[in-house]
Amino acid sequence: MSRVVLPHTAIPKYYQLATILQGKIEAGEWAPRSPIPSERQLETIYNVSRPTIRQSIEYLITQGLLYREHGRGTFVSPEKLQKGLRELTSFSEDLLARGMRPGQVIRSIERTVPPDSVLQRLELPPGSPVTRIDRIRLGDGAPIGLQVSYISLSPSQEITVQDMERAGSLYRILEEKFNLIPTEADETLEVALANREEASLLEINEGSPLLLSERLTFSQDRRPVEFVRILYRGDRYRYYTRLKR
Amino acid sequence: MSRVVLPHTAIPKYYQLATILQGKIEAGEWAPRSPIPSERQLETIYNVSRPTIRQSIEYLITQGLLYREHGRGTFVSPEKLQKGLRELTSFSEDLLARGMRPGQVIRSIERTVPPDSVLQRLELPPGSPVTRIDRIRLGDGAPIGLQVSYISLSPSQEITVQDMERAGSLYRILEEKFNLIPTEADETLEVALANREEASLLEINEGSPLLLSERLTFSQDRRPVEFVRILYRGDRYRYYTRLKR
DNA sequence: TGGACTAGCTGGTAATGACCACTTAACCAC
DNA sequence: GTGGTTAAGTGGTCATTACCAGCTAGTCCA
Repeated sequence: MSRVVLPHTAIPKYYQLATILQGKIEAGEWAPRSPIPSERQLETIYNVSRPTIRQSIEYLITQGLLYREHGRGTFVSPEKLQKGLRELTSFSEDLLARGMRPGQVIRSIERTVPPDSVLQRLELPPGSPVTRIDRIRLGDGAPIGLQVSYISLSPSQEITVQDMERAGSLYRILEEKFNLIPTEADETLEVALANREEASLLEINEGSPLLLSERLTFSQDRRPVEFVRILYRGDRYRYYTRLKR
Repeated sequence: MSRVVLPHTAIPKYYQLATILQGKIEAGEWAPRSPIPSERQLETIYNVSRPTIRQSIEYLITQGLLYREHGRGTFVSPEKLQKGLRELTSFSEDLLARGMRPGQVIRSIERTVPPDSVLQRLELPPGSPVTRIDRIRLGDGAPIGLQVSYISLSPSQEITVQDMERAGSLYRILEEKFNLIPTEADETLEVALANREEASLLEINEGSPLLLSERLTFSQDRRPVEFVRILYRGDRYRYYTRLKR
């Protein structure tokens, strides 16, 4: 006989504990900047070993919920810092987090050979076709950005408008359909001025200032999967990030 | 007798091991995307226990040098991703990392009461004086940004032009003189247009596009210590960041 | 009164042992 | 050949035990 499968049914203890602690923090049971019980206390309270406790705490520290001071204790982060690092998110998640209603107009989905500069970034040989998605992004119904994505897929891997409408997010399609999980990305930001076409699509004047974002996204095996260029309306978009060291 | 002091003389094993591994990676001994020895192998090679091995590897993963795949192994990151997360750095460090020669013109250092919006961000009561430093930032000798810092210091804590010239970096002064270690920051970026004064100082035309960065920096105990506003010349500055999830 | 010491907290590092979950490739039966 | 099984490798989780290092408050002595 082989082993019973039951994958994922057993949630790791450290994760369960982290969830409990997170609950107490978010419920306000432990005030910001106040210490949580010491690791030895948590050991007896929850009847788990100290390494497990520490693993939970380290997880919550990376999430930005806690911080440690050697010799003093472990403390709850002030609320402003509890949002965690700037995370790799899709446009939809990003906008939702800002309290805006995301939307999009898909202008085209096609197989095409992109400029060489894009192929180099995607580490593909010259002449390779990729999937190109051209969209207008909406915030609360009004244009907020122009987005062009180049996705490194084989000819047999196809994305349809139906996929996009069903999943709602490109990243969900990549994960569920192709097992490509975006885990890391390089992003640059600079200012640009709207040309006539961009101005028209964004419903602003020609020459208006824009925020230009270029992002190269890597999957779980650290291969580039997507290069995306977004032109944001300067008057409707601010970029937010959290830095740590 | 009390204990012999010798603090810091013993570098942790996991850190020593991490340094060794990092050396091998940077020397090209292990190629990008190729697996490093398994944790059990490293255990015998270096004669340290597996938890310590894992701690070393986890450290190098946060640094962006390695990544793991469950059931397959631990791999060297492709070179492009080895630079690690966007880190909380001073302007000087930032520019050096870009291969430019940083410089500055200190326009003023003074004790003053800043606008209420700044005091709120610094979590100080209305009317509180703070230290304000107004600088022109130079890249390779030419203006690249206008920077105004508001630093939350008590009246007895003074920063002088001499301090600035000696230490070279505000963050070094905060660390060495006041034991305030910047560990985390919130930053927003948006576009702006140069007014007459800004244009003159940056040696550009009025109305030229600028990148506006506003940053609130927190010290090791998660209290706000500095609010800084930087106006970058749009034609000379790109913002770079690394995202993970 | 004031400063040094110290005890008892805190988190930080480390070794040992065990078992689970995932991946791969070799194997074997069909 | 094809397809399922299996074994051996990988990282992932967890308990136990021990000691080190930084911080703080109380104590004790000058």
